[in-house]
Amino acid sequence: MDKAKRKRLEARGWRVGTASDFLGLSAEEAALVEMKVSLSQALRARREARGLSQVALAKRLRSSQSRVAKMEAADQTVSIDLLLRGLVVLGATPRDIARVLGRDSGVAA
Amino acid sequence: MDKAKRKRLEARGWRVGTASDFLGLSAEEAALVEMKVSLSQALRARREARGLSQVALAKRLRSSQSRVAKMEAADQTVSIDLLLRGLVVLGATPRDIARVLGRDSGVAA
DNA sequence: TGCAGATATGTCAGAGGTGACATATACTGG
DNA sequence: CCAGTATATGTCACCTCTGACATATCTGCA
Repeated sequence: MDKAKRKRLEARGWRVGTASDFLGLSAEEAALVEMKVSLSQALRARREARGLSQVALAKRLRSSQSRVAKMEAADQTVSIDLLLRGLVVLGATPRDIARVLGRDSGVAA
Repeated sequence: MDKAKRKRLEARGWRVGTASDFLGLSAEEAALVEMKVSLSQALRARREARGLSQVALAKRLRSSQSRVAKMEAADQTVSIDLLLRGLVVLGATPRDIARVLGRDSGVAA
């Protein structure tokens, strides 16, 4: 990782470091991050499947393009609540969301 | 509903009224409320299954008994994020949570 | 009855998430 | 090349959620 990127990440509250530092993530934090990543991936997939731009989705959510981008990036400043609202606006039912959470996000724990 | 209760509810942001007013709940709002109720029920079930008091759970969550009570009541002031944190602290995995969301909460939509 | 433990409800100051804006980067057709 | 469209990133004022406290209700027990 280059120094500029590392600095940006740290400025946003991420702890950046070696693999053992990452293991410092408690099991609880890891589970929450895993869910957040799964939901953000599902959001992007649903939006693209409908041929909507981030601007179009933002409009339906009464939000902004930049927030949608952060949602899909599972940004630190985005809550799981907001991701769920996004999915629901795209037509996802609670069962659809359950399916998303039941699947593996592909991100190593 | 007596007037005092109605006033308290309205002060907290609930729209109180006739059945047709309730039908004004959009499908999106309904889906989110359904998930919230499912999660709050699962939280209480898990806590009780472990023989923990609300005070004991609050301690693990670094929160307070009153907030835990509101979580289990699916109070308006409680986010889904917080419910998920509670479940995870009680040992629920993302898959456990998926199972909870996949089930019917028993609350009419 | 009175006490102790558990849960419910109301309130509020402070922490953290949100929408909006500015700006940057990337891709595409002309 | 460049204009147009889509997405990414940084920042900030505003508003919601949160923890904590006070208090109320309920149950079981001595």
